[in-house]
Amino acid sequence: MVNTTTGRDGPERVILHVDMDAFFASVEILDDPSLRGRPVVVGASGPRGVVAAASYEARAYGVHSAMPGALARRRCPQAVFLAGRHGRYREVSAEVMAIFGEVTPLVEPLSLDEAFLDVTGRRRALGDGPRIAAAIRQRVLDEVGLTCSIGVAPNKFLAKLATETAKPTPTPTGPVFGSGVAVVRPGEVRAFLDSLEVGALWGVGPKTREKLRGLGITTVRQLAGMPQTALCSALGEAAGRHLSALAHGIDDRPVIADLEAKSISHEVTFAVDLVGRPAIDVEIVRLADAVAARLRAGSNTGRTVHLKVRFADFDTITRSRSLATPVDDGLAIAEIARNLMDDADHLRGVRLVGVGVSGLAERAQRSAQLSLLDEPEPSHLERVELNEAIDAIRDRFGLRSIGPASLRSSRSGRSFEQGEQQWGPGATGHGS
DNA sequence: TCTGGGGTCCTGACCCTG
DNA sequence: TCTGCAGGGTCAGGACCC
Repeated sequence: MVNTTTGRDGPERVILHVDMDAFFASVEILDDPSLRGRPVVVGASGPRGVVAAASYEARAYGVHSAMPGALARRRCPQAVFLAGRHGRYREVSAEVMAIFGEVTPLVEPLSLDEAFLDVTGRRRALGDGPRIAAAIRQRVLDEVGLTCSIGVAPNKFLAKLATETAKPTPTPTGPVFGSGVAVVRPGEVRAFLDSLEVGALWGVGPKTREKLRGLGITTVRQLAGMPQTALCSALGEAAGRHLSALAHGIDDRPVIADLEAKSISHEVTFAVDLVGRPAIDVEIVRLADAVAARLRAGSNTGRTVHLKVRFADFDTITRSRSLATPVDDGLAIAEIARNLMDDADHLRGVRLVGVGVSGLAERAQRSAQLSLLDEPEPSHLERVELNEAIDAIRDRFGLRSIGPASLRSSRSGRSFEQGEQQWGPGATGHGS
């Protein structure tokens, strides 16, 4: 039985999923009109870069996000390749999100270029879902100068799927737009889902698709006919229940504004594999410093430190350690990450290093923090004061104005300078 | 083709505790 | 005191998403 309502007894919800069209590439074209009509690829810089976003002109040549840069250049050598300006994308994203916020307070950003909006309570004032969607689309075009696609449905999952059908069609001469708004009405859910392959479902990637194929399931229609117990035994309890619900169009997740992050991490892939601890340790200090700065900027601390290492053969390991006392200090995080690195065989050549923290909690006021220590050690007090000073200097003079002394003379195979990675601190998501 | 960066969630193994 | 068991926390890794 199909249940497309949200709350088991609640009214029919109206959820919008808004997705900017080829966001990063579109921002570049907006700022440089000479790029209009040309294939534009953002990202794919450096020997190991991948595509972050491609304009519809580039997509017509088979270029898409996450594609290795070398392949993108082969497929579309005439494309304009740009490194990307994440700060600018954040600015434009803020303008777009502000428009959403004027429509409804229930806005849940998924990334810089995507968000869910719950407009259930706005229908009396603004009209039905499709009308609200069309109005948002027009405002984004008029006020920001960019196009977006919008899915309208009774829940998040269906709205997101609907957006895909609203997307422009890529051609060598540019995107061919439809209405830009696709609607899945409650009575149309079954027919809509039956037309899809299982890979369209949220949570079905290559591995799960392969497992399902082993069960003889390639379409959502077939999935819906499969008993949930059989799915659970094949895919695990959580995934089985999740996919069974989605196959029936059921998704009760609410739209949540102000979702809090659960972890903060930074990682870097080196242009040339690193060999030897000194070079690796320098990168760990750099990454830990960036993570700590973001923790403090958000008045957070973290209780578990994570280290990620990818070796030359692409084998990837993760190590973590939970602490009795949460940290927000770069040197402390670096020390733990370096200890975790002791386990790893760095002589294999290291392609990527990542440092992160999870178990985030709001940092207590400094006075309260210090009062917890019976007799705070001088070195601890000095570190707290030092971090405050560093943050103040960076606020005023920029990220690279000050940093750990061990980074001053470092020269490694890093792809990017700190703070100018393609997708620097705070970055999430791709252009679509 | 040769695979980025920043996240979330889930599972299973292992250990500790009551 | 010993044993078995259940539950919870930690850790490592897989899969997935944008």
